[in-house]
Amino acid sequence: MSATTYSISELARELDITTRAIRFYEEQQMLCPERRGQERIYTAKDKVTLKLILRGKRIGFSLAECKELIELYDPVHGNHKQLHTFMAKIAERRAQLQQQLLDIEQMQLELDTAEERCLAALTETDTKQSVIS
Amino acid sequence: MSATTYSISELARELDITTRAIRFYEEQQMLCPERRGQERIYTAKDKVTLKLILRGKRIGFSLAECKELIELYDPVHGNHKQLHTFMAKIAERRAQLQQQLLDIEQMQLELDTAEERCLAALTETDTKQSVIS
DNA sequence: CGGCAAGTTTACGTTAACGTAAAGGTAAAC
DNA sequence: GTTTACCTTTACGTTAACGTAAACTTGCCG
Repeated sequence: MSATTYSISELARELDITTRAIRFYEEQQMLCPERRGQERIYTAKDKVTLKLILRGKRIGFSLAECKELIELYDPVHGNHKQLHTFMAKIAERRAQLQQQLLDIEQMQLELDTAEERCLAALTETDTKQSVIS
Repeated sequence: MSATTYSISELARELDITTRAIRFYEEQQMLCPERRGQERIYTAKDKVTLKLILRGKRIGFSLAECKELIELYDPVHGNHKQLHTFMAKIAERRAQLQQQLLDIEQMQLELDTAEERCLAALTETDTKQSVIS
């Protein structure tokens, strides 16, 4: 089981982030890759961690929150209380997403009518021009 | 039709933002309230504008984007091209929201199983204790 | 041996969206 | 008349999440 490893730039390419970002996450204690001399060697587990970070970010979590999330997956630190507080955070995000959906729907309704008025104004202009020409 | 007006702090209270934020939006040319001497006097239209800003922010737009959005509602600046480009932005947000929903669902699945494992570990402990006591 | 590609550390720069403090004007209330 | 409550402007401070640049090492290719 010769564990597959990655260099920092391999990971960066694959996950479509910069090496700077990866090093930054390490600075924030979210990663702790092995070293071969100076060089960082990443394992599949590190990759999973990075994916967790990226997904957390997509959802709208801060890096600090992503870090909490990662610790949940760490058997050493993952305790029951943390689990519940984090599920509360997720519920909060879901509610926020729900509100965002409503906001977007509302906005689309308004933009639809705005578009209609624009089109109406345009066709009116077109008609005038066709009358003139 | 004695138009109802608002002071800055009235608006702030009502919309649950700070007066600093309102003045900031004005600095960014998103508002231009009338004045009575030094004092800012806000109209219902200003309030609508502020609500647009807040909704835009909830959706995840930057203030710059919110400003574009507001200009769409301004008959002077609202042109057809802007309308379409902005509807594209909204579509983009919808796609992003969709991805966020997927991410959250995925995360909940994982947290659910994590919770199960936690609970299992806990009840196992409880059983041991009950055996001891 | 020269040079390039990829890695490293250190450290200052950047952007958005306000927060916060200083310093002061105005008007009603006590 | 002075305290209280709002209002004003000006301006520097803050936070997150990296970007960017400098200066250096290491390994391999030709």
